[in-house]
Amino acid sequence: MKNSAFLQYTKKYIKLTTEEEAILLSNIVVRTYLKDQYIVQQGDICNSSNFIISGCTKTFYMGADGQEHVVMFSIEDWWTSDLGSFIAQKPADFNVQCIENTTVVQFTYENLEKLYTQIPKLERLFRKIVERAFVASQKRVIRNFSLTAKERYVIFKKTYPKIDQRVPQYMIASYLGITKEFLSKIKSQLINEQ
Amino acid sequence: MKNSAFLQYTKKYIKLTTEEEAILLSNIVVRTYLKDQYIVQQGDICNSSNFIISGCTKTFYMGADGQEHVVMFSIEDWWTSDLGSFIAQKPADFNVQCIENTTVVQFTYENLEKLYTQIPKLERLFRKIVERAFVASQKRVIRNFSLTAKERYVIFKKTYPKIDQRVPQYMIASYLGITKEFLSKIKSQLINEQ
DNA sequence: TTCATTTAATAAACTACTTCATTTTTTACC
DNA sequence: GGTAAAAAATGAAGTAGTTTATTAAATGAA
Repeated sequence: MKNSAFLQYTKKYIKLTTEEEAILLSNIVVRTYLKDQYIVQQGDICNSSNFIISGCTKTFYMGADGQEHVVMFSIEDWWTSDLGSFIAQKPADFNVQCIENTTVVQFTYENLEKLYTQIPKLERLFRKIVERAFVASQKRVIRNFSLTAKERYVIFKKTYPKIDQRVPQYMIASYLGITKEFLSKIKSQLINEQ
Repeated sequence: MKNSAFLQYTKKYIKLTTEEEAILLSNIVVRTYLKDQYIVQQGDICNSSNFIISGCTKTFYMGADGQEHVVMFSIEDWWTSDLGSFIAQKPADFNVQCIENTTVVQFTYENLEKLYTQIPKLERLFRKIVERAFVASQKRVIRNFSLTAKERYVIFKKTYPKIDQRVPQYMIASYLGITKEFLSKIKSQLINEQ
């Protein structure tokens, strides 16, 4: 069952009765996107919150200058969406694009609102998930200010070794907030230091 | 009643019965800190989530190099805490210090956990609050990457005019991720452009 | 009002990172 | 397995932002 990874994940935060679990499952959809397909497109209203079963996505913002700025990567057991667009039902600032074929458990806005009233425990689940995401984002702001690009890359590699291996280097450069050329230079420096 | 600003704030997100309101009020404390006092100190376990009634705080991280990095400012109707420390009850990464005499409505960790079970609606309140905070933080990451320091300062001034007026310039420079000297240069550029 | 302390302004020398142009390596597909 | 296309490496010249040092202005306490 493709759902099982998701149910197991929820159990880390809340306990559901068999009945609640059934309601939950009847309000989600498992969907597979192909590599390069978009789950969310800048300008559209983001209608889904997505839990990744398998695959990998990048969330990025297309700047006025035509440059892609990667906000985050998401892999198995992570969430992806444009939360700002989703909660306010306003046009999305970000794109979410699949870097690999990607299977997700999908909540629509309507279903999730309905679920919050039917299973109030879900409020807790999502509160905790977003709390963690916020803490991670705040720490990233600090890292970007207080560390050099090289230090940030070393931390990135250590923290997300799986992503470092799966994602093209130019996207990692964008995530780190530097050019692909400079990341290339950093890598050669790191090799020479060994 | 000093609480009233807080109760009014909650009404934007959830409706409470008179009874629930009473329970809520009996589990919070109104406390005043003097200018320069700390609400949270790096290394301590952060035991409070604070809603600001009046005053102004800065949240900052003291880098290994001894440099202060301002993560955020908080004024009336905003929240402040080290959320990562608070939710995990681990030592804080950040300091929260008052820039002015500051009065807060304070939730301790224990009281808030208790309140979540007594008034499940509060899960929704805090879910929504954190959702917004996360969205704001993510947008900040993007702004830091895709805009120049000058553009960031102009946006800051427009978005938070009250803070720009109340907070010393060197702290704003730190918030923007630049040196105070460079912010000074930016300001004189902006003046000359008029 | 005065003096001490903090904050802001200015300017020259420096560096982390960018831009642009070219070459090499890897990936993908008929 | 060969070839086109995408990704990565390399290097030289340029720039946004830093560092260091000095001066000026604002704040605050006695």
